[in-house]
Amino acid sequence: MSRPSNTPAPTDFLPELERRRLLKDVTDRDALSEHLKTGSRRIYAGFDPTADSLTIGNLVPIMLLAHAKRAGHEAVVLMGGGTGLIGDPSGKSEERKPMTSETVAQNVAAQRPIFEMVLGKVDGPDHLTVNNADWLRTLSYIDVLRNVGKHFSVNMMIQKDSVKSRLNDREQGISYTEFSYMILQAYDFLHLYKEQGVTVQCGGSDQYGNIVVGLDLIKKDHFAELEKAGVVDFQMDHKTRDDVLSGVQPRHVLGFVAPLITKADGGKFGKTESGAVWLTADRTSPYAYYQFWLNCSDEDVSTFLRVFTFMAIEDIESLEAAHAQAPGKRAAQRALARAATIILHGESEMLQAEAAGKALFSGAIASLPEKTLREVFSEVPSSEHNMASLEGMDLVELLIETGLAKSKREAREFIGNGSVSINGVKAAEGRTLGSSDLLHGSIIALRRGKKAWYVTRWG
RNA sequence: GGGCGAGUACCCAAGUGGCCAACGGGGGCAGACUGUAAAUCUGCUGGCAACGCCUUCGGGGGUUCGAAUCCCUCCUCGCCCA
Repeated sequence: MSRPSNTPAPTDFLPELERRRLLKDVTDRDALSEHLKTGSRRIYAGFDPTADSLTIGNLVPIMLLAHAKRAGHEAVVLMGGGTGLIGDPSGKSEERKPMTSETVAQNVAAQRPIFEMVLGKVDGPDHLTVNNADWLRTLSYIDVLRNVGKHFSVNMMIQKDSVKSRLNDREQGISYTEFSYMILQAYDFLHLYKEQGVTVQCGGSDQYGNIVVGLDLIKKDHFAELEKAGVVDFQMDHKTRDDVLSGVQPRHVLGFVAPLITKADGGKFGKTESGAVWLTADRTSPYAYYQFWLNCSDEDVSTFLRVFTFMAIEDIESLEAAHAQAPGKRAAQRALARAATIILHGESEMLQAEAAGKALFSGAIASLPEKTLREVFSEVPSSEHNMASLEGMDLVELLIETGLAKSKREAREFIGNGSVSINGVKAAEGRTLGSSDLLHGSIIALRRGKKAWYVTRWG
């Protein structure tokens, strides 16, 4: 499925995004369509290094970039190594503690492979990755205030939703540091526009405000330069000024955003029992990732197929028809889980995750050959134990050691509820363990509830 | 810098001297039902050697037989004034 990098003529992929429910707002729809049709463009989205991984929420802008790339444009990944030191107040209800620059740098490094994994597999021009620490860290405060800050009206800034909500929040407030964030992000766009020829920014809908501010800054900066060059005059009235701007300055600096992905039941998208769903295998295994998609609700699956896979719309529609016929089979969820896992982790990881799921949920663990068992349990948390302590060990103790229960009280409750099983067999109250419980001489598999597996290895 | 107000468990939020491990709601976990779903119902939701004991109500100190509740002080946040 690889095509040479000298791809066919770039196309306007906005209709495709719309079909996929991935387009919420565009700063100038007609201009952007025209812009995309008439050349290969550089399109960027920014990512905050708030953690050493990204979550599936971040997958949305990555998919936007992927669609851009498939349409023959150059995707630019902006890593916020500089802005990460400040903190984006958008969508945040409270002030964040600043991260050290070491942490930010580590996070940036840790996030990089995610983009390679997803975008690297997509057909189209190679994508670029840049880090705004490279230009933000060396900025002089005075220069910024003079050259950039002058273009920002505080009156405008406090009207932005991201800031306004915090200004109105009696509990939280906002620091000057976070208040300034939008200036830095706008500066990023200006920098990328001037230095790298980037003309389009995209992101999640929470970024719309920041994107517009960036466009505004580019426009004002451009005007300031024209003025310096004597092309226009500061005294010029507004009407003339606007005419000059629309004639000379590029109308082709644009932005668009995807809608916020929500679940039909109103719950937060991307959360599971065990927390957020991450995009790196060390935090969310391919198995867990596959399971997440498999478990999505009937109401959500058709949106998710459109947003998180590249599957053709017609194929999605026929899956929907099949699913409507026999919802219990969850054909749509299975297809989603497969496709989404391949996009992130690749096909062989997906197949392994799928096989593991089959084995774990059938519960028929004890009969599996040792090799299969080891493969399946490679996806499951495990720990090493001393064989000497096995004989007569209280199950309650082991549940706590393995973290399956938080306290003895809770452990007893689980066992009493019949929610704990050993090697797939339900455990009774007062159960103790012994060598007869060992599978293949060294493994005891615990399960709490339907999904929480844990492997203990004895030696 | 000054005045006022707020800080309770994962979140929201009662409680203003003993009846408080702390009402209620949300969330979470487990069970039943199911499709590894949704909805619904049930139980649990500080810990332990458990009819009792220990640690908790922003931090520290004090008053009292006894404090989440009263006093002092510090911290954080908000509102108003400068």
